[in-house]
Amino acid sequence: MTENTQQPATGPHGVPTDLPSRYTPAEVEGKLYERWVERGWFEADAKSDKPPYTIVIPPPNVTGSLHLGHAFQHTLMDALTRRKRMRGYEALWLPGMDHAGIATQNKVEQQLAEEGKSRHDLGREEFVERVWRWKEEYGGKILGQMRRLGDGVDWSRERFTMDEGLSRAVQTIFKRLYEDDLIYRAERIINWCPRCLTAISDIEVDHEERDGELVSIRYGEGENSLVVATTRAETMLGDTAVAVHPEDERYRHLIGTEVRLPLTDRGIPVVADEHVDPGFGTGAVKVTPAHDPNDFEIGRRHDLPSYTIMDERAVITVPGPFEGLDRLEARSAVVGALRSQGRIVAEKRPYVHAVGHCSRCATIIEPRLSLQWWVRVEPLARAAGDAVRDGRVAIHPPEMAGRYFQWVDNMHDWCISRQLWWGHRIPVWYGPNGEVVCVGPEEEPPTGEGWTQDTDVLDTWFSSGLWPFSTLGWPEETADLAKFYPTDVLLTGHDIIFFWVARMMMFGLYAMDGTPPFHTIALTGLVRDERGKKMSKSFGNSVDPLDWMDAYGSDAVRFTLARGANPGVDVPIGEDWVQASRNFANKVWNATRFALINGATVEGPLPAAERMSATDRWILSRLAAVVAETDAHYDDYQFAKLCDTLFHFAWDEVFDWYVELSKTTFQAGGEAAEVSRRVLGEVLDVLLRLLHPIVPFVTEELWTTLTGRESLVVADWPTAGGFRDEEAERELAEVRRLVTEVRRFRADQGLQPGQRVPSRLDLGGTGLDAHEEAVRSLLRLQPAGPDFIASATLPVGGAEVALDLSGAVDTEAERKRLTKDLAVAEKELAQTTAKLGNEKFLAKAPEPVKEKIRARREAAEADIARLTAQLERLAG
RNA sequence: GGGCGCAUAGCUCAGCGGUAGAGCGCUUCCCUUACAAGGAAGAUGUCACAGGUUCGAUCCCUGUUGCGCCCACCA
Repeated sequence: MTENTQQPATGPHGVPTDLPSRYTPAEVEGKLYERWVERGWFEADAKSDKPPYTIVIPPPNVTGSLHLGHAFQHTLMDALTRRKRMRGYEALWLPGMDHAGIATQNKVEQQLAEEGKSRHDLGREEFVERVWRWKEEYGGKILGQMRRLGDGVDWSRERFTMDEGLSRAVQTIFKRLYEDDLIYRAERIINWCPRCLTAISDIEVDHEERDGELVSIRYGEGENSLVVATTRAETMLGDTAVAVHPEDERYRHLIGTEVRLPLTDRGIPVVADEHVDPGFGTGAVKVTPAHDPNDFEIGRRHDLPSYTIMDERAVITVPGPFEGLDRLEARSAVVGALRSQGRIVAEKRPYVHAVGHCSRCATIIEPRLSLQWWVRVEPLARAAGDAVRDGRVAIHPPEMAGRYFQWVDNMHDWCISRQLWWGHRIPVWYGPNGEVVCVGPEEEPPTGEGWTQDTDVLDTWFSSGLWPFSTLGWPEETADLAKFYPTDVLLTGHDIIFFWVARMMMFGLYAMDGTPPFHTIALTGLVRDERGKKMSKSFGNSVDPLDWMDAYGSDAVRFTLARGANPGVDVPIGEDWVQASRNFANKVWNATRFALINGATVEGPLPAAERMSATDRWILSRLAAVVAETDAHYDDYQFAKLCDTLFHFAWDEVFDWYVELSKTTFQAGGEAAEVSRRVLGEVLDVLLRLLHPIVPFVTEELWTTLTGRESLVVADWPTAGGFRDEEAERELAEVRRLVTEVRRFRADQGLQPGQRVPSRLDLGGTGLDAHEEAVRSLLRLQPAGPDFIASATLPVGGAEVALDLSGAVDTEAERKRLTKDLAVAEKELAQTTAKLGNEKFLAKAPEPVKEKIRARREAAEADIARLTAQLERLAG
């Protein structure tokens, strides 16, 4: 409470209206959120008759806490579901978290490392136990952050990807895919991380341009020699061939012969393969089938043997001088040895080429021959692509669809097995005689001597891909699944289109008989700092949303994020932005406070149009337009625009003009005041409803006070198409113009804004007589006394304002202003006249455009006449 | 090597065929009885460059330059 609090103590409903003059988020947010949850308003009812509206949350990783990017997406999803709930939908926003296999395991391993231990010291079971404890701790933090943000999620349906139910879903679909021959086990070259000690999929590899060294090595002797180039010289220890193009004249004589592999005593064949580009390098390629995906394919085509030359940690295992060396040490050692034998014919360094790194730990990937489980992607990805192509699923913004197609149309088979402990264990058992049995969730695994379960776990994205239906109870035919699948909108960052979105599409279409998991994919940008830089912990510019929520309130953070949300575009955000939003919340607070003090009400029907002033009709007309605009922006996922619309309507029109104009009315009292009280109540009622999905806390607090009703969460969304009155809109535009022009004159004359000035106000011919009191009040114009002497007279439209400035007219300032305005008007006249004199323009321009130009010319002519007259008066 | 996007006020971004917009910042004045987290007034842009289409281009087309981003098994 502050001392400038106003009476009366109670408003129209006996509700206290002595709101403090500042909005203090901390005093209302926690209390309101708890109430919303207690009342169960976020809990969806699968048995409801209402149409469903479903969004599943992109489950955050349990590895940490929510960052601004999460807060951003959560705000948008919350706004969508809150609005739909208000519109009468059975709205479900389903929360949960992802176990994030490799990421979480790495975190816990780091923790162990600080204790000087490794996971192997604990053993698998104890280690997994430890990860669960980690999940409890960090998961709890995330849930707390979501509550602070005001996320209206259905906590009764909270899910975790390692829940029993979700694990059953994983097993079920694994078995189904296996039986459909869409999951298979095969030995292939995979991306191996020598630090994480697991295979990873193609998208988990980041390619970075790095400086390397390209060395050219002579294989074989004399006439029978050729030169190959490589950046990974150590792999030559595993070479089993040299390949050349079959048409390449230079090497035709060598095809089918053997060359001696340096540093070893092996002879390797020269094979002909179409894959080799004769124009690149020397046109001859060394072939290492066990350590390079291309070479593996060549090896397959030519039935070449594969020699694995490194262990899991990328240490050379080939007996000899290089044994025991790390791959990078081996690289220079091999090059050194070759050089001393005179076999290096050329070296190029630095040689810039793309090197794959583990996206989790940045270690350089080592391609490695390995037996893994795979998803046969082609049929699934084709279906996923078709669903978007034929319009069953829309991508917002549409430009992003290109990226989606680029991926689903070119996807390679997906390596899904991981040599980790944290995750869904592969439901396959191996028998003593090489039997392989895939075990479904309701089945008993085979028992008996020699049977063992596969020790690997599944890629974490395997279970996330099931999220839209596994969370609703699939494979059981639950009421939730029937009611809430398919979901409506999938809202997420464009950075996980491949990781997650495409996988959900593939699995959703497959598991749910061709029904895509959502009809709209709304892609957001990434949150960046105020200078457009990526936020990252290592860069020191990342922000904990809690800090800003503490300082400015959740609504301020939410409004800032939503206001920056242009579809698919990155969102820069700085603390200044949040302050501005905080100021907006405070402004809304104080406007409502003003309304309460003046007895604004929402009771009873709106007064008939005849009883309302033009000012009342104007604001209601604008309100109706804003409702329609807001709906349109929501339907198009244009959050930035809808925030902007509401911000400017509220501040520029309602607060700066309607409220200011109504002060005179309230002061005068009587029926007009009675009518305006109802209108002001209506405007705020609707405005608060419109703002609620974005800024739920402050609007809830104000609306319940204003209306005496229970909650905005379950209130109705305003319906568009109400009151429109263009005549009133024009009239008020005139009033605003009049006031603004006189204010400008006052400011030019150096008058203080509050200074009262004796004046004569002649509104004759403007039709604005009804606004005289309001205009006088806004302009601080005192009625002219008997000794009134006009020291300045200015015409505005059809009105004339004469002011007594006690003789102290600054004619120089006035002359400057008028001259400048005159120049502008003359330029305008010249432009429009030129246009209207252009025959081609007259012939081709559409009528509304011509009409506009004519109007502009008329306005310019009028301005010139007026300004010229004023200047003359000034001179004379 | 492919694909995509962006260049608009000091900063971050909207606009996208008919007089250049917002927020923040900036200047001047004001604690006017909702709000100084506020009010009033104001300044600021060859809309990257060069061509083209058009009666008219910041907006469409082509090219140039400069930045991003995504994808990629060319040794």
